[in-house]
Amino acid sequence: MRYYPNQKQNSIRYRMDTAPAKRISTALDRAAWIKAASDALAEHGVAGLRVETLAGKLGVTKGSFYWHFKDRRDLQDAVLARWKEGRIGDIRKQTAAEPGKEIDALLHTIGVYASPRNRKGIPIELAVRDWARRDARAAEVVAEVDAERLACSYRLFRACGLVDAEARARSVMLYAYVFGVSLLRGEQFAADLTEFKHWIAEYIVRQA
Amino acid sequence: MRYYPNQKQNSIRYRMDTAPAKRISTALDRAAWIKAASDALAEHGVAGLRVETLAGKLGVTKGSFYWHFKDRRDLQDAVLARWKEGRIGDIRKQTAAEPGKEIDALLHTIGVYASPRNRKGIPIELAVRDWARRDARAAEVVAEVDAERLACSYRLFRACGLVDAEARARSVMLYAYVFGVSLLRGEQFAADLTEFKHWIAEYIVRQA
DNA sequence: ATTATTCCATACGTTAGCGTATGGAGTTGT
DNA sequence: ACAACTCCATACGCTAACGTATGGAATAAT
Repeated sequence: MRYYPNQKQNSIRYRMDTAPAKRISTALDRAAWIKAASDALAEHGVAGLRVETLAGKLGVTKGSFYWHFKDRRDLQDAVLARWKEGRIGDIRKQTAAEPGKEIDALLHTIGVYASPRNRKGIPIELAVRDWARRDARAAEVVAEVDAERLACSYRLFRACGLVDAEARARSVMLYAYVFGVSLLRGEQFAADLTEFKHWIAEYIVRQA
Repeated sequence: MRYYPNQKQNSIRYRMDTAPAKRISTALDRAAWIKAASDALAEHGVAGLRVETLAGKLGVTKGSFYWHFKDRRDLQDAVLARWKEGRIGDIRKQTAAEPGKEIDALLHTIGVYASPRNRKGIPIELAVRDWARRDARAAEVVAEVDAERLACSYRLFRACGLVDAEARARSVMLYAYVFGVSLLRGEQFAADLTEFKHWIAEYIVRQA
């Protein structure tokens, strides 16, 4: 008679008032696996979400994984959920513009994806979108994130005085450009590409 | 003493004047494998380039594959070469505009990637670019194709009277949009997305 | 102290896939 | 007719990876 709970891991495993420090510092939890998986996703794409590979990177074996997760799909869904929450949280922050500063917020939104601070954001963004082309749940998550992003930039464009159709079109163009530019590999063009980015951002956002 | 030529398949295997019809119709050649691989690449990404899977789809076994190709990498390189030649050929055709019709050529270029005729073009485009993020040779091919594309659209923009910097920036924006929009999955936005496409195309191409 | 629980290691069985070795049927050259 | 060649089938060894079963050490509960 052994126990394979394998779920309910979200509930508290250690009493708050007890605080067994050592156990917490050494033992892995779902969050650690999910973070490692997210990194692997960014680096190697969806093919990098391998149980035993991740286990090796975390210094443990499969035994740990199958304690925290039902199966590989369980991890994948968790990675998607984490990504979705993170993105939607970021969107809300970025587009929380005070009245009159909507253009700055839009420019900042474009700039965020070009900044080196987001060096891990773009790879995982591309990996998830490639994943979404063959996985229904990934596609659903991407759709929700895109809907939120487009809705937020739409609001900003409307606040700038654009009519409905143009605000929608510019929102699509904004995000299409942001992710599309990270797909290009034109060497001599890309060399001085940063030189254009500001110009393009202004071009997308500026008033007609 | 057996023969494993494994190469020189590009030379003529059957005398032209002999024409053994049956043999030609049944036997596979490199081109058939490369085409099947390209389809698999478009549908399942780089992970779809599996020797035995392709063999099954072609109704043969691995034995055929390893007769025509040295190894899997050989096939991958051939797929990349085929894709590169096809793309560069298309670019040259699309951008061969008669003087005064450069804007139409640019609009047509944008339209090509949105047309349902290109229903297989975009998936393979995205698959190759995702591939290029982890494979040096794929990255090189994409870089060459992008360089050609950007150079051609740059020429058209210059012919429209734009100065160097703006012609470069618009070229980047054009292709970033074209490929980026196929990455988005905003449902309610995408529903009437076709409505915007013409507007956006005009917006990217129109004179300042 | 004993028991229960948590977390992970180890060992299996299984499958998909790569590359090799070799045989063999059909075709072509002489 | 015979040999040579083309193209593919079959069988093999090997690796990576999934998921399961079970043992076991460390910790917590009683």
